[in-house]
Amino acid sequence: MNGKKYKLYPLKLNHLFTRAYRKGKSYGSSTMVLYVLSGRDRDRTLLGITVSKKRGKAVVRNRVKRHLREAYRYYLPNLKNGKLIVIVAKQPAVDADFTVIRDELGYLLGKATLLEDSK
RNA sequence: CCACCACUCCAGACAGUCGCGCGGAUGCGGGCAACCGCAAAAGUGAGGAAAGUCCGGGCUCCGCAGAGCAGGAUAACAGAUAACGUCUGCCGAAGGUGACUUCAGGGCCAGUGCAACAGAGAGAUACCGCCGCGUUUUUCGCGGUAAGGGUGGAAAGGCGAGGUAAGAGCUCACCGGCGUGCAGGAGACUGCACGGCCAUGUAAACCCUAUCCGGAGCAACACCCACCGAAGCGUUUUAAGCUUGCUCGGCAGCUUCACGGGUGGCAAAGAGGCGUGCGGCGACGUACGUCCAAGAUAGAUGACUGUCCAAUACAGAACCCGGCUUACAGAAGUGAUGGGCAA
RNA sequence: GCGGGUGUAGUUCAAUGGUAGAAUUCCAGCCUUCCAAGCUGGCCGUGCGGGUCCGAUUCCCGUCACCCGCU
Repeated sequence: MNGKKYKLYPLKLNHLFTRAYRKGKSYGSSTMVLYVLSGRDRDRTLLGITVSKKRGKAVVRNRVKRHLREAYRYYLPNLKNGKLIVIVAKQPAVDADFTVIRDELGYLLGKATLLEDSK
C-alpha cells in the first residue's frame, strides 16, 4: 500500500452506463460480466455496479454489491486509469464466496489488460 | 421430572488491520451567483419486523369540503387513545381435564331475491302410506291427514301426554324463539312471571339500522440560480378544464408535448424510551427523576485474522409516528395448568 | 417510495354461487404409396392458504407472482 490512498470513484450517470453497454468491450465469467470503455477523464477510473432486482431482495443485492466493491478495491492499486468499468452481477454471484468473486474479478481484469505490471 | 398455556426479553460478543456514509474543528482551490470541489481531527452509523402497504393519524398543498345523491368503511356492550378496522375489560357462542384459546358476533317477526340436482312438495305441497265413505273379487273414485317411508344441507319447532276414524299446537307440561312486565347490572345480558304466535336457510345476496369518511400525497410542497419554449381550449351565454363519481354551487385559468441544477422539507427531542410513586381489574392516565446524536439520494456496515460461543434465522431506514398482517435460527427469564414420583 | 391492475388447459380466451367450456397444441386411430389437409376419439385446470355457504373460478381475508403509471 506504501501509504498512498486509492479512492474508489463511482459511476452514477445513466448515459454512461448505457454507453458502456453499447460500445464497451465485454468479458464474462460465471458470476459476473465486465464492460470496459475508455473514459473522458484520464486520471480516474469510474466503477459502476449493476445488480438486477431479479437477483434477490434488498439485503441480497446489497451484499453482492459490497462483495464486488470490496473485490474491486483489492485490485485498485494495480489498476490502469482513465477507464469506465461496469460490473453486472449474474445469478451465481448471489451464493458465491467472496474469495471466488475476488479471483474471478482478477481473472477478468487481467483478460481485459487493465492491470499494470502484476506483482 | 414430563407435557402444555400465557407473557417478557435478546437478535452474536470482544480485539486488531484495511475500507464506506454522515459529520465537519482546520487548511487549500474554484464560481457572476446560489454555492461547489479536494484533504481532514473528534464524534457517529439499520430492524423486531426497517418488509407487505392493510388501517389510523401528524405534516403539506389543492381548496373553502357549502348542499344533495351515489360510494366506501365499521358492526354485541362499556371503556382506552391524537385516531383506528388497534388495545383492554366484560357478555354471548365454540373448543380444551385444565391453565387458557378462538369468533366479520347487528337485523331474514321491514321488503325483495336465491335455494342447482334430487324430491310429491323448498312457506308452498299429498308420491307411497294411514283413516273414513262409495263401489267392490282385486281394483278404482271421492274426502280427511302430516304420525311413518323416501329425497335433500334444510321438510311445517323438539319431545312426552291427552285427544282422534286416522291425525294434527287441536289442547296441556317442559324446552327453543318472539313480545310485555318485574328484579339485578353502567351496559351487552341474566333470572322470574304472563301472553299471542310457530316464524326454513342465506344479509362475506340486494338491502335496512347505527356510527364515521373533502381530495391528493414528501415524486406533497417552499425557496434560490439559470431558462423564459411550442401547440390546443377557455376567460363572451354555451362547450371544454379544475374542484369528488354525479347534480347544483364555486374557480380563472387548464390540458398535451418539450425540459437544467441546487437548498430546504429532513433528523438530537417526541402523541419518545426506562425507573419509581399515585389512580384504575386492565388498556391507560398522571407526577418526579433519568436517558437519547442514522439521515443516504444509483442510495452508506464489507474483507481478513484471533478468542469466546449452543447458534446466526428472517431480513436493509428513505418525511415521521400508532397499530395490524406476514417471514424467522435459536437463546434466556417470569407466572400459571395437568400428570407422575418423593417427602 | 407512492398509486393502480391482473392471475382459469402447453398457448389465446369464455363461464348468474349449482357437473369449468371453445379454438389451438399434444397423443392415438381412420384416410393416403408417404406427408400435409380432413374426419373421429382422448389427455391436459381455476397462483397458494384460510373463511362464509348445503355447495366457491365466482363472495370475504391473508399471501405469492407478474404487469402498468408517477422522477
